[in-house]
Amino acid sequence: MFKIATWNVNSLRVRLPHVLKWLETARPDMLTLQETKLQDGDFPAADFESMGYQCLFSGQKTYNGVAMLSRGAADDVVTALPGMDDPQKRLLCATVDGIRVVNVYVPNGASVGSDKYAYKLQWLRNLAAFIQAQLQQHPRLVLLGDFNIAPGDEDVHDPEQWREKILCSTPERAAFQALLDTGLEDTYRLFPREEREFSWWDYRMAAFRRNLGLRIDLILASRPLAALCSSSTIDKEPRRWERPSDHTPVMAEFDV
DNA sequence: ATGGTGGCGCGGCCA
Repeated sequence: MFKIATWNVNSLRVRLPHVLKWLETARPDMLTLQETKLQDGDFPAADFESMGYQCLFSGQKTYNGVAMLSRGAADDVVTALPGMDDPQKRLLCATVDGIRVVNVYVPNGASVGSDKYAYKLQWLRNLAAFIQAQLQQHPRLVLLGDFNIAPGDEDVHDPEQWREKILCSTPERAAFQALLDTGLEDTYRLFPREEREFSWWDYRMAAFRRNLGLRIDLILASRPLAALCSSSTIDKEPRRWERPSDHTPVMAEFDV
């Protein structure tokens, strides 16, 4: 069994107690983090190591920053997305327990048509090329993180309100489909769902209390690995804690 | 209503 999770923590400095508390009960084999907002010298590796997790991190001050915590050793680490001449720390890739894991913090995109939106689409094109190449060498691959895209209307609390807005626009969804077309499955959609679930709720407008959310934190698996996926879930509990991240953890289990 | 809340860091940007 391999249990993997992802969580955009929106500052690991603020959220460290939340992450430690969550790890104690969820006990995944790997947790990937986004928006750590920490320089590498400030990463709290000792706190995780005392719980039995090894740490990889690629950080920067104030913005972005990604990390991977794993029980097993990590090999063949990649921290830069090929094709992007980019100081933004948004990707971290390593092999753990024979599984190629790609942790991403996809650019938000600000608003449709903005410069940041163009950067987001460019970043996603380069990501698809990177994943396509990685799949040639690694049949067992997981691509997970904060995608800043709700794949379909069923991932949105109010699709009409969000129609062609950032996180939901047709070009973003096409870029997401291009990622799937490299040979990946959205593990959440491998299982029947009775009602909509979300992984992110805006801090404003009491969005969490009113469940006005989007499902933008995703775990994608290559087809050989998707065939071994036994569950894919969203844990809303940490979003209820005091001073929470605006995202909550999502996780998947594989019978490997 | 281009609002609102939160993190960083101390004015304004980013989400």
